[in-house]
Amino acid sequence: MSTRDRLVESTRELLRERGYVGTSPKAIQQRADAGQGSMYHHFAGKQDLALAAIERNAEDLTALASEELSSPGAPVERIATWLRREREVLRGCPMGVLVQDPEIIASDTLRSPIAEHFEWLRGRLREILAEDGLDVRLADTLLAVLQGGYVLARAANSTEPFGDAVEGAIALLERATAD
Amino acid sequence: MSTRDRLVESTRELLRERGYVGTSPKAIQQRADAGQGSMYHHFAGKQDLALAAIERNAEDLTALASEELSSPGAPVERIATWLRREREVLRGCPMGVLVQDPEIIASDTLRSPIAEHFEWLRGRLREILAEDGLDVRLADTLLAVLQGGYVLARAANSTEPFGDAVEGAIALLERATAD
DNA sequence: GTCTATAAATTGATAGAC
DNA sequence: GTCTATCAATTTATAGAC
Repeated sequence: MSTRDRLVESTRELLRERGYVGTSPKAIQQRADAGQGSMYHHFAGKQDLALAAIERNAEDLTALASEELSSPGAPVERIATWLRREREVLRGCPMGVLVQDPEIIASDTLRSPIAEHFEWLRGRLREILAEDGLDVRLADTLLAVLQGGYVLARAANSTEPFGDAVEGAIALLERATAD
Repeated sequence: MSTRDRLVESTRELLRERGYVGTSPKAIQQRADAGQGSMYHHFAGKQDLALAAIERNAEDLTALASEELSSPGAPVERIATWLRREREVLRGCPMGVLVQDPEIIASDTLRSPIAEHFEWLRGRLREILAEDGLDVRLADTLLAVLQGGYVLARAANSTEPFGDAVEGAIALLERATAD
C-alpha cells in the first residue's frame, strides 16, 4: 500500500474511533507510519485528508448495501438482509459518527458526501418499499433504526439494544406486508 | 444564577454543540462569564464539569418523558405523544450526541449516567408496550428511531428525515395494535 | 517524496496573591 | 471565591534542506 493510501486508511480508522475534532494530524502520521512532510506533500491538511477518507467510506458502504438490496428475494427479505448484516456495532457507524462532529457539520465540504450517501440509501429503500406498496416514509424509519441502534449500543456498551431494535423493526415490517 | 450554575449550564450547551473532546475549559469559562480560578474552585476539572452537566441533562429529560408517557390515553397514543414532542432536532439529542464522543465512551464515570438514562426510558417503554401485549423489543426500536432520526437530520441538514422516521414508526405501531 | 526545524496558538491545569 | 501568572504539552501548520 502506498504512503498516500496508508494515510487515508489511517484517517478512516481515526475518524471512526475519535471523530474529526478528536483526530490530530500527528496521530494520523504515526498510525500510517508516515512523516510530517510526507503527509503535507500528499494532502493540503486535515480537512483534505478527512474528505478523502469520507469518500472512500462512501464507496465501500454503497457497494455493500447495493449488493444486499439487489439480491433475489421479496422486498422485505432484502431489507432484512441489509439490516441484519454483521456490523462492528460498538465501533459506531463509519458515517453516522461523523455527523455528530461539530466541525464536520459546520463544513459543507465534509458534510455533503455524507449527506449524499444517506440520500442514495434512502432513495434505494424507497424504491424497494414501493414494490410492496408500503409507505415510502419507512425508508427514513429503517435508516433511523440502524443509526439509532448504534447510539443505543454505545450508550449501553452492549450490542443487545442494536439487535432488538433491528429485529423489532423487521417484525413490524413483516406484519405490515402481510395484508 | 450562581457562578456554579452558570458553569454547569455553559457546559451543557457546549457539550451539545461541540461534544466533550471539542469543548475546552476556556470556552466554558467564557460562556459562563467566569474566571479560570473560579471554575477550578467549583469543579475539579473538565470531567467533573461534564459529569454535573450530564446529570442535569438526565434530570430534565427524565422529567419530560415521564410526564408524556404517563399522560392519559392508550399506550400507543402516549408513545406517539412522546415521539412527537417538539425537539431542536438539528442541535442533536443532548444525551445521544455525547455517546459518540471517544472520551465519554472510554470513561465509565461519564458513560454510566447516560446509559442509566436510556435504560430507564427503555424500561418505561417496555411497561407501556406490555399493556397492549406488544413485543417489548420494540422499546429499543422506538428509542433507535428517535436517536437515528437526529443522525439523519443532521446529515441532511434538514428536519424532514426525522419527521418521516417518527411518523413511519407510529404508523407501523398503530397497525400492529389494530389486532 | 520525505525529512527536520520552527512557530503561534490552544489545552488543561497548578500556584499563589487578594 | 475570584484573580493573574505560569507551564508543559499538543495542535496545525509552514519553510526549506535533502
